[in-house]
Amino acid sequence: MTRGRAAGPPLTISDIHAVVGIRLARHDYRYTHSRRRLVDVIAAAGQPVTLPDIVEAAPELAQSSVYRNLDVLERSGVVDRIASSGDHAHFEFAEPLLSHHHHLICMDCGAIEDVQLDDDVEELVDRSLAEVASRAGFTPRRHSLDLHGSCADCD
Amino acid sequence: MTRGRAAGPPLTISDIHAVVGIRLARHDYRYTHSRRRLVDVIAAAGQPVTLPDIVEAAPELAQSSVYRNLDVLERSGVVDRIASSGDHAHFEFAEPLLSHHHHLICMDCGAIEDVQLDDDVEELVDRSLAEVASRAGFTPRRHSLDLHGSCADCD
DNA sequence: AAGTATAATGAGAACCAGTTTCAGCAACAA
DNA sequence: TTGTTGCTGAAACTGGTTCTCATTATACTT
Repeated sequence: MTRGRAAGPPLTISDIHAVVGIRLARHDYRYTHSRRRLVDVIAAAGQPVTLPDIVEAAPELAQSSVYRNLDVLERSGVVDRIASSGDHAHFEFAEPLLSHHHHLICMDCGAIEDVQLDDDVEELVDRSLAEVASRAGFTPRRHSLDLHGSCADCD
Repeated sequence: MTRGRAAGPPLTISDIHAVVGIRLARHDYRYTHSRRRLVDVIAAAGQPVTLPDIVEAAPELAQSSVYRNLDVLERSGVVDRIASSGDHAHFEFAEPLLSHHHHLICMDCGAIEDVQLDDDVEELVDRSLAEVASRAGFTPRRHSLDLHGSCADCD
């Protein structure tokens, strides 16, 4: 389990397209127009998005294609699906397109916001989890640390 | 966000029924036969369970009633619903029926195992999250810290 | 540039976990 | 017991997500 890319200037949309293109190619997927459009929408949002968010921002994208391409992007390590108890799944860029972070999940409206923790906290958590995992014969891939509660709007 | 009940002798099934009865009463719910049966099944499992797990262990329980009663138990603070990327939601006792813990989630077979971290890690995480939350105007209720990877069986 | 193979698209149908309905039943109070 | 209210269960429904398949785009070959 590695830390996300170091904090620094955010990636430009061109950087993102370059990285996505490489990752798709590595999995023998093509970087088509509609996949580029989808990546544009996710990048523009800057926060985890749901399917309705995406088709609202880009109505020319067919719902079935969006779902299929989110799946392709997930398999290629470009996006992560955030498990939520809400109605719609949320999607955002995976590391290292986005630096390592966690989520504030509103239990009332379902909104999800990204937050970052100090590096020393992350390191301690990683070490603790690695220890517990090895004791259980579990091979760790990534951790998720989410805070559930009420967002500023719903409180 | 408080630490779960202190580590110690596990609660007996009678203890559990007593606590559940009180919590249901507090919310004007009755502790019926089928709710007791459901609690028995969750207690016997000792791990987070899905709806198929429950009806397999207790086929006399109707699926609709199980879902309805899991909802009642969740509203009463007796069980937590664990959001997973898998097909079925997982349910387990909430704190303090179960001491504070986290999850090893297998990305291959969907199994979920409970693990505990050292208290100093928990405290640091709580403090970090509280700080980040207050900065965002977010009111925290609980945190979830899960490790995603491959379990011993799938690896 | 034309031809060919293969992958991607989109509209709609299908799927299925979870929820709702509603008529009958169980739990508690007087 | 009688009445009131909540609970149950079988089946129908809902809606987010996935699948189907005929058509179209992409990339490779000659």
